Amino acid sequence: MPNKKNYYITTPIYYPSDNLHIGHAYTTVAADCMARFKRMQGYDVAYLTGTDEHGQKIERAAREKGMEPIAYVDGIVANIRELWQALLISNTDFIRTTEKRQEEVVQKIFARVYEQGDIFLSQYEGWYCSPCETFFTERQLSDGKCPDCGRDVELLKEESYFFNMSKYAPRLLEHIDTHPDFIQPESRRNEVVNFIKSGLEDLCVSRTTFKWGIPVPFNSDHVVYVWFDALINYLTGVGYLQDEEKFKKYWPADVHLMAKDIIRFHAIIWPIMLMALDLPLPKKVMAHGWIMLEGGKMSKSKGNVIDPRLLVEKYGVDAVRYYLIKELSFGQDGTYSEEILVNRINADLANDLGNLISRTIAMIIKYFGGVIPETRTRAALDDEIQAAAGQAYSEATAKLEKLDFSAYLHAEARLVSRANKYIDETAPWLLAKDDSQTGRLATVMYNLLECIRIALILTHPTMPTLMERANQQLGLWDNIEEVKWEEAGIWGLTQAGTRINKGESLFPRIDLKTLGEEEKVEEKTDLEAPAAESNEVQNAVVEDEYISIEDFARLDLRVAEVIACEKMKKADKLLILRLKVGDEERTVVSGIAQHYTPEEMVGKKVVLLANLKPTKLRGVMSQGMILAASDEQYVDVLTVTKDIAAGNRVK
RNA sequence: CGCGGGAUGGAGCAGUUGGUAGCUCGUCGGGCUCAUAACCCGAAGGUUGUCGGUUCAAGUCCGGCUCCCGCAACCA
Repeated sequence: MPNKKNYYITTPIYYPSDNLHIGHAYTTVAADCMARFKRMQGYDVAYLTGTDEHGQKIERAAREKGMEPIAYVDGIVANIRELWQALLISNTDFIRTTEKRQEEVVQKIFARVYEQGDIFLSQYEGWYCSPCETFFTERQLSDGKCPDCGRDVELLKEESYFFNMSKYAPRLLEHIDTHPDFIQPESRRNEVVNFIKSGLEDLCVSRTTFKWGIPVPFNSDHVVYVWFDALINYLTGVGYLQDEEKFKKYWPADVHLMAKDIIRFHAIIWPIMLMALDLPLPKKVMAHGWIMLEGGKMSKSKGNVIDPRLLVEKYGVDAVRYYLIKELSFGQDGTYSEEILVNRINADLANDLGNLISRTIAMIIKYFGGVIPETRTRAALDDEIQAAAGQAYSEATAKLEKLDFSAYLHAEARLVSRANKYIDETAPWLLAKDDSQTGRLATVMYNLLECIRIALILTHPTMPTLMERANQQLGLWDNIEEVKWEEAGIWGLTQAGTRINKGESLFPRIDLKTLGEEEKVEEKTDLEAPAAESNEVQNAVVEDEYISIEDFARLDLRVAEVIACEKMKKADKLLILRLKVGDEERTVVSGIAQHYTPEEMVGKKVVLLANLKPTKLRGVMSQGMILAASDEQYVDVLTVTKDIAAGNRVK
């Protein structure tokens, strides 16, 4: 119908240089929660996610693996899509910037903005290191040399296209000022405003130093800067210049959701690009915090490998999504640890919600054989629980509208808690002993069922499979698909005569004590899974993963004695070591300053990789590398304990 | 002076436009037995990092300081 409301939400398109982690999962799950919420409210929702596949990093990573960039990226994109499937992400489109539709739109936009004079050709002046094929600003240089390789750099002028950002700065500031909700949360908004006020420079929007990108339409020496390319996906994804009807329907976007580190691109560059195109700005740009990894409190081997897919396998998609949505408070950072995750599941889902459903079902079966009779007797207390349900609904709705995900689930949790208390207050087990109280008992059961029905609707955007699983026992709905959000705001929708069946626990408690054992399983699968996969695909790859003894012999490892050591000035992590290796002396820079003082290094016999290509670090030439073991907490330099003279080979 | 975030009962966090400091977990005591060693009630525990300012009134606004943490530079 023409007046059906539309809603358009996006995540950033992710950079497929590596597989995604729990932070990406958070953004995508949060956006998904929103999309599902809006669908339940009857909106026609477009939910766009995807991948940002161009750029020098990708090109290099692919070359290193001897692959074409597109082939390299294809593999990672497939993983990403699988991850979103595992997390039940309900995106309506998945855009890759390497797709034809994107290239077309980007080129048309680039040409148009160029023609109207907002993009212009100018000189980019910078220090260029030709072996590294990279430009550096004056500040990036270390002692006037290339910060990557330490070689000389030359001052080059290169022609580049620039986007005239400063021209639109006043308009953008005014827009931010007159639309207080445009950038959320407020702290980010202030940050962005300050940044704009400090002055915007023209943005260099083309590159000539690499090829992996969208060619500038009228000058094939240049490719379009990745961010300029990437941001446009939000337009391409809803048919800009290609499907005007669709575009009119969804644009402007209701929300661009992202992590806080890329707020500037979305709140400054992107709106200015849209202004240049004379398009309306997105209604809201919302930056959430980061999920930090907690240091190894419970288990040492935690941390690095939080593949969200393994968590889903272990705890179930509903629980993982619930954790993510509940954990980060509005715009703030949160912490991840498996312990927190398990506690969350146990406390909120097993003890409170799961147990509420379980005990209610048990009572209805025990007292009424599974069907609540029609005779009812109300009591004053019932008004209270009904009010609590109404409040949970309105509060959850309000919080969700504001993208305050954690608070939304908190509102839902309060209803569950209130319902548990209601059981205590009404003591159904006492009512059951008194035949004259049957009507009262029936009412209590009915009210509990209503609370559960409402709670399940409220959690549905977060936990997409729960409603269905619970409904197999509760029989509240004929068709899950048709359940509307608004039904959570109405008391008394549960049909009389509904039959309740006993079933499996919806959220079994997780025993923390057995967690240790299970984690071993997790590590194993983590290590073995990729190997097994490639084994099936092609055997040759597996052989390549071994090196021969000859390969190893290429490493010239030597015993070296530290004869002097000092801290690198203006560097937190670097020590400059003077090493004696046989008759020779050399200087090695090592990033161990936070673990060793210069004094304690002197006299140590360490293991040196002697034939590593020398490189410059903070301006000091480092001739080799010393070996050290490390984990998240410690760094332990390998030393030789017997009296073996410096210069001897290590093998 | 690189950019940014934080400092609130034992732990992790909320605190909207300044007006009696809340939540989750944990601890202690009690209750209940329908339930997933769960659930319900009560209690203990905070001079809101520090100093100063604005105000009748500041966790909340302003300034200085201390300490922590991300990112980047510098982990060959």
